[in-house]
Amino acid sequence: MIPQLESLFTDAIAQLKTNGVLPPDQSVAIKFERTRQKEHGDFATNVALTLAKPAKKNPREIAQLIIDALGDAPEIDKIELAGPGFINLFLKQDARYEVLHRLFDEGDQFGLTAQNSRDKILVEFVSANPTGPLHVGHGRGAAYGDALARVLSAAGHQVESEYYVNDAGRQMDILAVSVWIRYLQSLGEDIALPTNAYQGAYVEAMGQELAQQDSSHRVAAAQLLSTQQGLDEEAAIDALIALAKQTLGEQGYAIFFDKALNSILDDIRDDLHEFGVDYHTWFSERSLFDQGKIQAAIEQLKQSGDVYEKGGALWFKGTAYGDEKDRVVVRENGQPTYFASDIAYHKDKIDRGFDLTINVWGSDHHGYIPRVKASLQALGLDPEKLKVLLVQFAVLYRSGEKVGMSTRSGQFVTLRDLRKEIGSDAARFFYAMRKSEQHMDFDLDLAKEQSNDNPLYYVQYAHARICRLVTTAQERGFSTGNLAQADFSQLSNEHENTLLTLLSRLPEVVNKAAADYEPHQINYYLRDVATAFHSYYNTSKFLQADAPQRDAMLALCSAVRQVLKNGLGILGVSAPESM
RNA sequence: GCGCCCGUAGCUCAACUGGAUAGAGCAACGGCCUUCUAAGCCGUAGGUUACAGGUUCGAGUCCUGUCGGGCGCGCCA
Repeated sequence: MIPQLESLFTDAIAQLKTNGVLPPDQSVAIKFERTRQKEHGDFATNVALTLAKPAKKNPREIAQLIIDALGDAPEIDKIELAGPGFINLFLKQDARYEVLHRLFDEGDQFGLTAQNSRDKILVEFVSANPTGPLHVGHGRGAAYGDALARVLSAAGHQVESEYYVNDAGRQMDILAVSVWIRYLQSLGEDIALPTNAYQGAYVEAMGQELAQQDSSHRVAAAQLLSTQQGLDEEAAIDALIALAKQTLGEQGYAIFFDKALNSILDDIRDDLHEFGVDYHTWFSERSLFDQGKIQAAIEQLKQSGDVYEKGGALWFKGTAYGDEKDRVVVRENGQPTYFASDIAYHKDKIDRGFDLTINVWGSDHHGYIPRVKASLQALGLDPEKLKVLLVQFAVLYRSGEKVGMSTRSGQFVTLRDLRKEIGSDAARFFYAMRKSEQHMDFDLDLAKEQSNDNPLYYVQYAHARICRLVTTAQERGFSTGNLAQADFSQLSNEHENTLLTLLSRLPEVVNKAAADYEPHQINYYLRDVATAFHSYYNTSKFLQADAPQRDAMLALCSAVRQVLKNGLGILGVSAPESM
């Protein structure tokens, strides 16, 4: 509908330019909006208001000139000039039924087949370190990232999703050593787990399991303690790591490291799968080392003169590309930094041919954006191909008190626990309902208590109600097989028109949600549809003797059901047939 | 100290990127089930959009400042 209106108005304005009424060199963006109130018609445009200044004319006068210049449009019933210069358009009643034809025609595809640029887009999200189970903070990133990927796909892009596995680096070594200590403990060694090691019960479980399988990696506690003397906490744990690597040997160490990595990664993969999140690719950081991609990237930066040596370390000249300071890429001890991996990783993403790579990051990483973009630029890649979307932290409250979320301390609520309590659907809907950059208070008690008041159930209930309605109709012997052929002109009351308008908006809502990277717009839209339906339901008697009337109403209901189903699908939430 | 994000009803959040009278859900109050799902509907009450200026036909939205909250400023990841 909107494209037709746009060309109609473009023609009219072109005509006014030719006639010298409007300045010919003035470019105008004609924007149509859905009206908030029905007295303002179905669509409105403020184009006359924006033209007022350059044309040096009264906006109402311009609006009238445009209206007079408009050609015929079969769908438009009337056009009104309103307020300071808005042009309001009222649809003919017949035009409202078009959406029903489309819905019956397109079914599950309605709203999901926008013809956009078909950009290849990679959405990377969660990417939590595999050092422990996902907690509720990761849940927000998961729900947002996955819904975003689905929305972009619904809007017509080619989308892939990816989890970046940080399987290299010190945190993983600390984890491996934590497992080793637990292993030694369960073999009877008298040694305490350092407070800065991973404390979670899952670490203990892994240590015990390995102890039962093979006790040959036992080392006397006294030997461990002797390496710790006089060192501060962080240095002590590094000494432990060195000791473990030395005494266990490469293969022995790998037993603990791989046990930790694989079981945690399996757990995360499982967890996300049950949450409705399945990735196209799990990208290993170690693979960048193994394939020499990190060295290659650093080499390229050397060639281009964007790195230099200082204090024995290798520095990237980020300041030349807008970063606030230069950053170390290779440490004095020869180890590449995490940033070095990230340079290679982001280069690799773009090399894989994506037009756009989206990173969903926790807001605490915002300071990291300039250096990654700077590195892309230094490598001769377009930094615009990287879009970082920040998700604010969800601050957890239980019994009115903040709940910590540190993985090392083991004090956190897991995503799995949350799902158990309120269900995946409710958790996803709740998370995705918030704009990502909005701070979010997550009250666990409330989430449990209110699980029945969760807006999700309101939407799902509308869907289930319609399913039941159709079933009941069949039980009473009414045919429901040919609703697409119903006489839609039976639908004309206020409730019905409201619903028809809402249904026709789905494709626009999907497009806009995708363009804004804001899946929450779908949540609010669905709630509006459900509200309109519940209201309609309460004032209507559907299963009546008058066949044309009955069929038309059932057709509308079934169209509503389709829209709810398609919309919930974009959010990764189920549309149950009964509740 | 510098940088990024945020501040909207008692609480949790929307508001079509500058549009017309700022809207929902919880919580509160009053109604609606002999009927196709009451996990629902209808109504009442609740606001100086943190504060002060500015930009213009028009500001919750843009610019400046102040106050308040979150996060960041490692040869950690």
